[in-house]
Amino acid sequence: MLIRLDLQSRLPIYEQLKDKIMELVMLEELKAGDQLPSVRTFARELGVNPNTVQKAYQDLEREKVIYSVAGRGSYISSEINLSGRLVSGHINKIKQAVQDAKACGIDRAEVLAAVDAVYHKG
Amino acid sequence: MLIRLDLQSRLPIYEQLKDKIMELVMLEELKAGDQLPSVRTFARELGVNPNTVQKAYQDLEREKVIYSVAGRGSYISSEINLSGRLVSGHINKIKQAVQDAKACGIDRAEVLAAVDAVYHKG
DNA sequence: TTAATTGTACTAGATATATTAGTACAGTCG
DNA sequence: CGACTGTACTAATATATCTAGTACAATTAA
Repeated sequence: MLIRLDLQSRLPIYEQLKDKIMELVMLEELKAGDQLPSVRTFARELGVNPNTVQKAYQDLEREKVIYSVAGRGSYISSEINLSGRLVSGHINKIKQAVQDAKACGIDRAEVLAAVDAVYHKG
Repeated sequence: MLIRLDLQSRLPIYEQLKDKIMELVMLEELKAGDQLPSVRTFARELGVNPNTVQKAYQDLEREKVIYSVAGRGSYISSEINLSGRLVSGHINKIKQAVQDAKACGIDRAEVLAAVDAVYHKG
């Protein structure tokens, strides 16, 4: 799994890891039933402590994104609608950012230009 | 000054304070030459430590948003184009959020709908 | 001049969170 | 059995944030 973490970020590593996994699920690079690396393997791969990976897995399991079986491993969950929740999360972040911008007097056109800049080039 | 801080936020208090002041400048509720509350007064008003306000003021001065004179007080700077920088800051935040959303497969239409939701209602 | 206020610069301690390190135990599988 | 898995701990460390307190020079007004 090709995942890059920013160890300097204000966002905790386990949060970044959660986000990355969620993203891979959304992109269908990880599908229901797919096995995730073991906490120890993944930690070695990422250069962090196993506990950090474990924390990410624990959170994701509580959020029903993955499920874990002792002795077997951790797998992408199939039951729930992941995309719905993830989409709304991202949409909410966008709304918050737009809200702040609007509060500062930035007009709609400028925001739309920014959106298109992302969708056309980046 | 009516400023509300979220003491539980992951964002440091001094960062929140900086953002709020920047916002007031943008909205022209604070104009060039206006005096800010003293670090001690402001701290009392906000219910935080004077050092926290000082840190915000220090940062803002380094960023040329305000200037301070020992014995007199702190004032909104007039020299530079504040709006330009602030706008680009907000636009960048929006771009980042949109970038993440796009990476998760959220399409342009959905993002535009979110933007309009803010500009029409909120 | 004097007193009060201002910004500034420190040090020290408290607190919270994230991360690392290490151990231990039980379940699974070949 | 042996090697792997997840899980659950405890402890230590690092870092950032915030608080608390002191001190000093500049400014202003009485």
